[in-house]
Amino acid sequence: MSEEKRITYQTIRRLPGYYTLLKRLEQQGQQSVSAKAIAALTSQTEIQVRKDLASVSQGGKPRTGFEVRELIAAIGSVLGYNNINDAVLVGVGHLGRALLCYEGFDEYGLNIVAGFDHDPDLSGIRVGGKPVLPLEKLDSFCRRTSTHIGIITVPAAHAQNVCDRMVQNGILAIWNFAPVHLEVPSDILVEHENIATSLSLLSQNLARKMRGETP
Amino acid sequence: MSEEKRITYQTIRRLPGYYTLLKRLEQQGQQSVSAKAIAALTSQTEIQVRKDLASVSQGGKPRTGFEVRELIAAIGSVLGYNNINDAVLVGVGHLGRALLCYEGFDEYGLNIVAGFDHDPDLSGIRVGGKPVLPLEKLDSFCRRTSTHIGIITVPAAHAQNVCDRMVQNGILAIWNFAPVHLEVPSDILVEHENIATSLSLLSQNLARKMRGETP
DNA sequence: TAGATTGTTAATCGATTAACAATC
DNA sequence: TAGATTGTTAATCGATTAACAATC
Repeated sequence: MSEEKRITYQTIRRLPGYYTLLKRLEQQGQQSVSAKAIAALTSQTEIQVRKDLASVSQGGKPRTGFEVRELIAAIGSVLGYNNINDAVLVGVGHLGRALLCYEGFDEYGLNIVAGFDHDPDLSGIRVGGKPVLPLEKLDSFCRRTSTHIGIITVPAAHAQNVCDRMVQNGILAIWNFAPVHLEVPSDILVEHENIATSLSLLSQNLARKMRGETP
Repeated sequence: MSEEKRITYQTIRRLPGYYTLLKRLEQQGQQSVSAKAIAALTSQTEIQVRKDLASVSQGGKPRTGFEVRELIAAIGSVLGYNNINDAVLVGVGHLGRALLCYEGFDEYGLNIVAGFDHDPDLSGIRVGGKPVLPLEKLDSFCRRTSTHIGIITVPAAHAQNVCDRMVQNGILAIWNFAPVHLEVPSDILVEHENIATSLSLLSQNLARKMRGETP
């Protein structure tokens, strides 16, 4: 029934932004919204928004626009927010703690089930309601539970090692916060969250601005 | 003397990755490196790397490749890592703390000078060696010191308010971690760090993989 | 010299923008 | 009906890939 539309990489990058906005509009009781309005609220062009929505939605209605709830469901379905995925996190430092405590992940279909750290002082405690286990238990834990996502928040020097162990024990997708490139088999997904990248874009643009150049 | 080469947005996004790698190679005592080697260590194509490096470097030498130190200096200069920028951070929750404690920012030219929070229990304490001040002092602090970068780690509901105050007090570039779109004057830079975006890319790809589709 | 590697120019690919027809 | 809005097809733009000449 529903056509298999090809959704481009760039569109997928923008969808979470629309999703966040639509959720807010829904809460405010708004029932429908036009591409023009979404564009204004996300600083994009109207045409861009229309094209993006066309690739996920069942369609809007001339004059009234798109149904907010339908859009939320459609984007959520494309982005996989509906089927919750379990994840393990390795490296319970500051960043690891922040992620363990973050409450918004369920909304995006992510459920961190446990944290791991090689510091024995940490094992046994709970952070954000999640148990922290010794690193030795990572392997058996991954195998026993059907966990497919691994989050790496260890220092750069240990990241590849942790990554290898995850892959050996059935992890299929890795969210890497360590500032290092990971080598993985070609069928394993890696999403590198590089805090330095966006910072670089910012400071590079700022420097250019200070010099009085045009963007 | 040095030609003003136009560096594309996509190239700038990849430069931090090369930079991290080159720093490691430098530490290991390596003096020169070929585009081919960099490509292998960052999972990119050789041509891509060559093109990227061509837009920042003084040039490499056939047979030997590029000088590691020269590349580091060139990329650092383009990305603005050399001139340190002061920044203020608002919202000393888990994520705010993690950023205040992160030691690697100097390397990227960022220096967080203080954190701000509206919780009176936090004011006066130090996090990561940085003072935490009451939110009321944000305005005067920004004016007094010549701070141009603002980091927002408050809940979504307060982000626009904090943003407005920053802009009013001379902040030129904003690094936003709150999951909300910020409205700013056109001359203010905003870099939106959306943790949900990369997570979405990951889970979307994972879901597709589970269904046995090709990427 | 021969060969590896750079750097540049041309070809392809993908994404954005523009134009316009369809529709409530 | 008139007008706002969607959706699609074509044109433009930018980035990647390929091909090949230049050089140490």
